[in-house]
Amino acid sequence: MTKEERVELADLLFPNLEHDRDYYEKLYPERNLKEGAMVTRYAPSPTGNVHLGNLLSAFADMVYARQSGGSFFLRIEDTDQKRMIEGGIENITGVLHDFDILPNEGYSFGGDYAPYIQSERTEIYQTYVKDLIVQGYAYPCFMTEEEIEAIREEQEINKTKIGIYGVYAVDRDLSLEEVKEKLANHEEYVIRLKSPGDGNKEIEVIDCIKGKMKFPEHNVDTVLLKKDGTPTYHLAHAIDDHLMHTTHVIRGDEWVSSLPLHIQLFELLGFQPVQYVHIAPITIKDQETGNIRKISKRKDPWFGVAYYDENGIPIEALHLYLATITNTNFEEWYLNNPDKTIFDFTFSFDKQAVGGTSFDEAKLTNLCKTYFSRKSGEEVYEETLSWALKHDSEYAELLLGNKEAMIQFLSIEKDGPRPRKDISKYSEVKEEFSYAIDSLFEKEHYAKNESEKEYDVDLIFDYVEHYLNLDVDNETWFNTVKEFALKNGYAASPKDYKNDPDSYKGHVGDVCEALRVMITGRLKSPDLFSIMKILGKDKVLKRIEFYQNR
RNA sequence: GGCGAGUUGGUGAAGUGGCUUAACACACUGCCCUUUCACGGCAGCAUUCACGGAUUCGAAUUCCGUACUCGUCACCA
Repeated sequence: MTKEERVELADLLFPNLEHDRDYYEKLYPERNLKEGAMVTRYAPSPTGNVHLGNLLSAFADMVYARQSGGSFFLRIEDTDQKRMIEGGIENITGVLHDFDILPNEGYSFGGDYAPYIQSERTEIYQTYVKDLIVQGYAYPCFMTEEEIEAIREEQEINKTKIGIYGVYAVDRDLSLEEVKEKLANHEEYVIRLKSPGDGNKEIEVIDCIKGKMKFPEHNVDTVLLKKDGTPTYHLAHAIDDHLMHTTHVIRGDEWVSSLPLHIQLFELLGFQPVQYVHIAPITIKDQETGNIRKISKRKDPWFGVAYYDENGIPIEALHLYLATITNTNFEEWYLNNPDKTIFDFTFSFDKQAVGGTSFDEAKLTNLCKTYFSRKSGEEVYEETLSWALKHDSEYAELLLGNKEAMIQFLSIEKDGPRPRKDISKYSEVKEEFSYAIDSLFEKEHYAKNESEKEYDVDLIFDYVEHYLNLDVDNETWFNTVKEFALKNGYAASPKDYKNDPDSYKGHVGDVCEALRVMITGRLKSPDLFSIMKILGKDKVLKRIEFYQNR
């Protein structure tokens, strides 16, 4: 086809386009950002639930843009209307809010490069495709699905490269007359790239994480515009990221194999290339096979984003975990800088794992425990309350009704430099502090009693009634317990007992154990004296009665 | 099958030719502290970096081959 014929063809195919390329180039001018500022984007398609992998890449988008003084925007890739799910878009923005991974620009966030949703950009894509046709880099292809299928089967048998290229691209060199004829017959068509690539030549690609990679040049006539006139991912990516002036395309590494295509598209469209950052997927080692396998929603509940909310995993702790898998040196840095936040850390692409990153649940749990240990009792109370309000209204009410005492319980042994680490999730507070709220405690009625032993109720009752003084300090109190223990035939210290077990019934620890079980219903608890202080003598006595009548 | 990538302990991993008798963290085990638990302290936990070969005075680190794992090869993203 001559240039004139291509122009005619382009007009025939796209007669109603309002603008030309230049219009859009001017509409979306270069961003005015300082040197080194990164523009990143999270570009999900509303075809399913958001998972941890999505969150990880959005997190990376956010931190890189933020630390470099750039911009992080949200773009909705809804070009496949068939696969759209209801509420998919709201789900995406909702998750971003819930997890505090907020773009500063984009769909529902506003910005100068709108619309940030691909279904409203069809004209833009078509404008650029029209230009590609004029230049001889794209053409209408009338092949049917059956024809394409047949070619693929043949290619599979012959073990040649699969796809529409070279001799298989039968509509590549149709004459203008032939195209007109097919159009007149109302044959359906797609627009394909007329790839100028040579499969025998190599191109070198640099990825910010993976480094240099070599590929054969792209030479497949990939579909650019689908039958319905909407773009494929590849075309939309090139045009949008060019027009929106993305500097770094951060995405999952399932995309690396289409890199040669994307680079070719940028070239053909005359766009400045972008930097690619392919992040390794989150993987899981299967317990049974030992193989790395795909993450499955059923086997790996933590992969779904709802898991974190339902279990009450603090967002900040999750961020910490995402940061540790984003940069391998983050963990150590944070250990040495416990008072800093993720935004004080300088993330870099070369500290990002090249291979897959396994999800380490124990590590997340540990991060959570540290998180809770650093929060004051009051903070833990407030956060647990807002979690409970959403997930356990019954407990929320109890928390509301026992605010003061609850905060006191949650504050036990929090003061020192080495605070307790006993909670890892909001959902654990109820169980872990079941002794803190009377009605909860009474309801369970020692159901959770971990001890098989029978304790001497009379002994403990005697102690509480006649010796317990809650107005002293911890040390003084403990000395009186020792005295009491000794008076009743128990060693004042475990060491004394160890040295001479025959002269004693037990040691002071056994007395405490009995007291602890009667008061808290469990063998382990935070500092006993603090608990009793908060409860007050009356309640302590009541619990002993409870124990007796249990 | 083609193309691309990965392979270091129970786990996440550091490591870019000598400072590595392989960091750090989590987990686990033991001891200490101790009224329980948690915290904290100390100690233990890969003679070895998938396997084979090559380069080198020297290799987890470079090169080649093999195996395995992952990704991709749609009018899905």
